[in-house]
Amino acid sequence: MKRRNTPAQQAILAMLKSSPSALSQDMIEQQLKGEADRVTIYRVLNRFCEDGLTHRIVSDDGKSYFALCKKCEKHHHAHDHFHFRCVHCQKVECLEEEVKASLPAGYSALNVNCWVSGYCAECRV
Amino acid sequence: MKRRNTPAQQAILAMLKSSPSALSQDMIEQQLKGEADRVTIYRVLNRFCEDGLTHRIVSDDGKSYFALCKKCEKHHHAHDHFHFRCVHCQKVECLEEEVKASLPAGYSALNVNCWVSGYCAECRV
DNA sequence: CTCACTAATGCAACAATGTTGCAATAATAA
DNA sequence: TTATTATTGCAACATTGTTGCATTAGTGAG
Repeated sequence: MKRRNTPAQQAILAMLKSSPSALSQDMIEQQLKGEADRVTIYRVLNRFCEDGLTHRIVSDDGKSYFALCKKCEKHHHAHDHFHFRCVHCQKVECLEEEVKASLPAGYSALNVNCWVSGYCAECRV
Repeated sequence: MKRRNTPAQQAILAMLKSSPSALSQDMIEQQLKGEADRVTIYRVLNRFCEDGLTHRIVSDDGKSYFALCKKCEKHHHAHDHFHFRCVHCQKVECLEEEVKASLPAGYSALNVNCWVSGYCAECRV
């Protein structure tokens, strides 16, 4: 199945590229201001994940965030780093530090999803 | 506000105490088989969290899981350990290992939510 | 450039998780 | 036994996300 280059995809990709933080569907919808349907945004984001362009991180606020991670573009989809969510400004960032968890014997890991939430430097009290 | 001791709360607390893994609302509802309403289960679980009896962990399957953690009963609510979810049998476990993430300067952490999903020893292929 | 093919879109409807308002019920203390 | 009010059950709602289907519009071939 060949991909086509549509305005919605271009816009969303551009947003992800220029954003310093990971974005959720509702953030993208807000910024697009009716340029694309809610469902289209979800479908575009899922397609980006399928194609390995972005990775999805599920936050403890119940939403999925999407990011083009630098590391993921080099290696094959290595998003085993920590993520930070500011409870005040809602910013979501990929942290540098790698997650290193040791599992009990016989267990195998498919996916890692690690979050720290709190106040970022700008929002701290 | 004084708490009252109701059958629903007793049943849910007993389930959590006897369960080796963390439980979600739907798991509890299934096991209770109509003994308590869906909403009641949510309210009981939230109350347990407010009272520091349980801690809530939000999984990357989009659901909240609740556990009475041994460590949490001693210290004040230390649930900064890794959690494991088996993608096959759905079991959710608290792992021993503590999460150690270093944040950028000026950041402060309120909450940590770390998941590894994959196959547990029983379900591994 | 035109056309055919079909990926991508928009809309409506749905599913799952979770919360809130409100009247009825039932723990608890007096 | 009774009064107080925490707790419950039901209905309704909110949010996040997906699916079906008809329509639109990229894209490559001629």
